[in-house]
Amino acid sequence: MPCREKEVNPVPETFPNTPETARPTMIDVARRAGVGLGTVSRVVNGGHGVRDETAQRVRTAIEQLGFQRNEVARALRPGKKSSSLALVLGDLTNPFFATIAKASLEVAGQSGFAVVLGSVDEDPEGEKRAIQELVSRQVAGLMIVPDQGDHAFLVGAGVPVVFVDRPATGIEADIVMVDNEGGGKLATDHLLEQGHERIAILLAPSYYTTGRRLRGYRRAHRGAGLEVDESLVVQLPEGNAESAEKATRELMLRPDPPTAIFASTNFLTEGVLRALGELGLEPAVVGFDDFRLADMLPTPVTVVASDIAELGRSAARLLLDRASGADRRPPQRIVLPCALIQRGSGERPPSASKRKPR
Amino acid sequence: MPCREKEVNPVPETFPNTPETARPTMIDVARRAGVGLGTVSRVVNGGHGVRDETAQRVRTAIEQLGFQRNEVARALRPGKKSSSLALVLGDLTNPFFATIAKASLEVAGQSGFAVVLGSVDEDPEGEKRAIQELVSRQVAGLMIVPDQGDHAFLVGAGVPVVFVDRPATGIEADIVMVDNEGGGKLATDHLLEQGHERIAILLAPSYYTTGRRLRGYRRAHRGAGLEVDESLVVQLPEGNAESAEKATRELMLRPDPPTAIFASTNFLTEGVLRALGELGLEPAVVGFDDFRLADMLPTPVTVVASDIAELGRSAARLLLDRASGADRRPPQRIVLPCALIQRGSGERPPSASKRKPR
DNA sequence: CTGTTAGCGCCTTCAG
DNA sequence: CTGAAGGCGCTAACAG
Repeated sequence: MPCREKEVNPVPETFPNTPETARPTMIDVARRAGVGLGTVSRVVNGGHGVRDETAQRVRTAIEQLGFQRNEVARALRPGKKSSSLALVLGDLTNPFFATIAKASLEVAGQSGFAVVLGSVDEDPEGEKRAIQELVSRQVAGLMIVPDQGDHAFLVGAGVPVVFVDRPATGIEADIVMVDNEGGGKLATDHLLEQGHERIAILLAPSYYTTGRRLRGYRRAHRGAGLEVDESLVVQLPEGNAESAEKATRELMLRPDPPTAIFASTNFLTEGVLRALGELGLEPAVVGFDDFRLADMLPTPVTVVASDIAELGRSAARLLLDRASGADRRPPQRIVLPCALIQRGSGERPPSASKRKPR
Repeated sequence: MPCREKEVNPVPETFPNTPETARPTMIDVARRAGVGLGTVSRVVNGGHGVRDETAQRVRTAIEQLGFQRNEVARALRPGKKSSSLALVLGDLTNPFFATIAKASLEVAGQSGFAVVLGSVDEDPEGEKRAIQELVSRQVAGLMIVPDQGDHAFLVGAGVPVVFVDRPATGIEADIVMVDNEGGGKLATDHLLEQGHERIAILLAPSYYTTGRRLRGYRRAHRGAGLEVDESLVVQLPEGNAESAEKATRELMLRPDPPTAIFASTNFLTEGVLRALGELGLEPAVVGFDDFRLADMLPTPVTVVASDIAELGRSAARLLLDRASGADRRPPQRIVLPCALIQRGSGERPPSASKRKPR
């Protein structure tokens, strides 16, 4: 075999897309460096207790071979966990979830953890399947934005779990969420302060979060000594913008329309605004959760917002501590505060809900 | 040891968050079913060549123990790959990327593949690190939305790679992208047809994609027999909305402002609109890539759009075929078409770019 | 300090 | 049809 002079960066002759290239193992490195397997392992993991000269030889061999530790084999070793977390959520297309994903990804990455994603757009059954899939991959922990449905099957899964944004039934675990009730109250109080007395609230179906927001809504009314007109509490059949749009249209065309609307979700807010735009009506509107471009709409949208990224960060941090065994406290409950962001739509007086002046 | 009568669903007594629960292995199942290890394996994988009665016993044992195949150990078996793909992208918070992630997740999931996410908000060096992290996790394939920087280090990684949205240098691999040049031409042609002759184009720094869009812009001008005023070709220092906002302000306050603006990226479009809103000016605007709420802004935004989800789906499909060895063709290049979505902002005549009538 | 060995959980031969 | 044995890549425990 002819020998090239420079082999600093040995490029394999195989085509990259035909992955027949076997990655070098520690044994290859050991052979090349003329040392034992254990020595290589020691060098790779910190290199304590290895003579400098030997370590150097090993490092050179590693370099030359382009060796990389096989994390999979590593995760198989007795007792130890893998270095990946799982994140299970509904719809990455929803900026709310995407923000959580990004934030948790960052935190996990800083600790050398990868994040495996589970998509669950479907039934709660699909969520269970996805979670078990992930568990079978030996992830070190689970972050779950739970759908409704029982999560008791996670008990005894042998993996720490942190629920995000809403709690789950059937299992006691850490939970990181926002102060939904407080936020609901904040939004409603704000509208009440503007003099509104007929405030509609739009709710996505059976979400835990919207339920709490409704509680805040009711509490605000009680605090103001006002009775809630139950016909203004609108339970939507679906949690999307279309559903909210339709409901808003019906709501505003009633003989006794509300003078303000509290949309309990970012997508719902969108639907509400779309309907109002078409109708040419301008009741006050407050949304729950901030969203991109909220400040650029014809009437900038007032919202109750919280630090969603912090939701993801906290979840990841908590989970990492659980996984490492550093945190053995009983299940924690982290609640992030909400703040009102006034932009205009929520500051309209009751009198503005008439037909829009053209 | 006392024996309980019903042990159908044995709930471990350990606290869920202290994962000392050892998951049962195939050996446990074998013992419990009173069969050999091989038999269990056969049952778990299809169950061919096992007597019905035996298989039933095994299945019962699996049920009772809550056994789940260990995917990690499985990935370690000789020759075989893991059942996860990696997705490396910049910012999940950008709906564009989130859409890709979601779509590829769905396709991968349908084939029983998980997706490991790599976050790369940082330098190209960070991207390399992230990718190697993922490779060390033995993923069966990589989907990468590459940042600039050489990707030659992937040659010989022994893993099939599909680039998404833009190609990378240093390695020949599959690539799935949109017709950037065609889209750029489409947008520009449209503006030219409205009679615009001074069309500015805003470009994010050194992205491959925006470069191609610029080519389309130039080609459109050439086709119309017009010379491009190079002072209207604005290379932004950063690819965010703020940068575009600032540039737009400067652009429109020049003595010879453009009558139309082509924003070559969704975030840039946002910045442009924000600046125009503040200035109270209304030149024509066309954006590249559709975005949520584009139709609800004061002037609904005309965009050149493509099927982003399909981008993600195609990438995942292609990668799965490569990983399984089903696809051994030379590197493919899938290009998705763009379409113009007229909403108003792109149909303003040149004369409209005067000061906004209040 | 360094080399050797035993397994982690699974799948794939190879006997029986 | 079924049980037993070998090995994937790595680490931890144990010699030398």
